[in-house]
Amino acid sequence: MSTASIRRRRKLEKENPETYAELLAKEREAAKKYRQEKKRHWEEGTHSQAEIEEYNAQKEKRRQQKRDYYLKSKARRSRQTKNSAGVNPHTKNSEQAKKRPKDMSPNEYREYRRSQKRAQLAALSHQKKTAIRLKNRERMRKVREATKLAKIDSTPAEPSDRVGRLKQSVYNLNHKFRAKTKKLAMSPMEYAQTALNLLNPRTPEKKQAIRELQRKHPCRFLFNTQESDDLDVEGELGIQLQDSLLEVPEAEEEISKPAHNMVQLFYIRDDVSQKLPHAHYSTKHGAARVMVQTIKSAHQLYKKEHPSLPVSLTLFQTLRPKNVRLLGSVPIDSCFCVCCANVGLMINALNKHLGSSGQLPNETEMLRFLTCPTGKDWPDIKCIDGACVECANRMRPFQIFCRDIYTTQGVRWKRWEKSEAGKLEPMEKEGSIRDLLTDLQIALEEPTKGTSFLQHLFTAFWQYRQFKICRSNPKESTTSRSGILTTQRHAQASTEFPTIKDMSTPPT
DNA sequence: AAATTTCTGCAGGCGTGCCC
DNA sequence: GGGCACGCCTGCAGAAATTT
Repeated sequence: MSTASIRRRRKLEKENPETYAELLAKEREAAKKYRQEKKRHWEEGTHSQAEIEEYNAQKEKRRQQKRDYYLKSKARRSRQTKNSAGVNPHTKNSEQAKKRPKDMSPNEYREYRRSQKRAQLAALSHQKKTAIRLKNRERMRKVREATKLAKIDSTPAEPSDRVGRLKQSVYNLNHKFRAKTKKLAMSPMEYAQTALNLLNPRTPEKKQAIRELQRKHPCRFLFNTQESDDLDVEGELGIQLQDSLLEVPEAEEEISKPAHNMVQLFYIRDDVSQKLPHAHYSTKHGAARVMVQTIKSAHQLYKKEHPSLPVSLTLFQTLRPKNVRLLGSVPIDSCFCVCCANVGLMINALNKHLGSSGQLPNETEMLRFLTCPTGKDWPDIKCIDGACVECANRMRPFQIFCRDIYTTQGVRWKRWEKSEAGKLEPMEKEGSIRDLLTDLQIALEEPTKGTSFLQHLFTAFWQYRQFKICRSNPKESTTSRSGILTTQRHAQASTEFPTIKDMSTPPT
């Protein structure tokens, strides 16, 4: 069927493609404007019950159309699949396909999905399977990147820090995009299409993110935003970006997805994850942390605490910040026993009050901090045992550090203790610096399973050192792992740690 | 066993092209 | 120019498969 209008258009398209393109662009713009106006009108105005019903009916109609289209295209796909896979159409599956999944019983649905998945997978070429896998992986990665970027934007930070992280994130996005397109060997047209798709704001999250980037980009006036009038063009075109321009006003920091932000904040709670003491595990995403419970139990706790902001397990695990490691990913040189955790928590509390007057080292450094200097990597065994008169008073270095804040009140700290139910839980404490130091002294000196904190640290240090030696000699260790390890242990123990046999207490 | 990946179904948003 | 239908892209939930 061909009307005069269509004929005119086809003629124009053929004879004058440029004018036709202009016409399409104009139509596109007008249609967009019309939709926006219609949407705005609906949102702003008040409506009678009849109008609302009509509106909802239209929406429902549209939904139905989509559903029909979906089923139509699915049928088309499945026909192709059956043909290519050589499946007989008069099978149980085809009988089942007539029934809508939502009308199926749970068992039928399970069986239906299984067969569908099998048929579809069987029909796909190897290349197609790989492409789909990569596509999905890329999709999920983008979701995570966008979530992370939104998080970075909404987290208050020092101006210079903020600029640095933002620039880094934008750089990462650009860099990764470039790498992908190169790998996919795109044609110029495909490249352009992909690049434009990135600026195609289909979801509120994307709209928000693009708005943010447009506002901060040095060439943002090219995006034709309403805010371009307020911009300092010289600053934009200049090499230097001013921090103040990159600052987001508080009102615009509004969190588009409260649940997502809540989940990310939940992950970095002390009872969900603990901060790793080693700076070398930190990444651009922040200081490394390790979860102290499984994703599943954390998700259950989250659901219990935030019933108004529900999040599925899938999304919950997707939202895990990159700097939060899983429970099973504790680095080999880290210890998360209660003993170390408590000392670490109290040192952190002290450091908050010490401020710029000098910071205490983290708990893994306590071995050297609390013992006499030896000029080697390890302290003298007398100092570990407390037999050295010079360093027998473990609290002396702390008292020197804290002499100016000794009487400070209202200090808060946490420590892991057994609750009434017998479960280890982080307990909040409050008092003066003096109280905190008393608590710290108990943590340092009170033996846990017969081992003081320093003895425990020393054992961990020794074991990690042995592990490093084994790792650096893989060939030897494969030939006679146990024999060599024993020899090394004896040799080193006799030369370096004469009284190491006294330290035979197993680590906690 | 837990964590992670892969997949499907579904719905919303939007661009596009056609018709009146 | 306004209205409409189609089709694509995307996000999300949930289940199953796979990996750790």
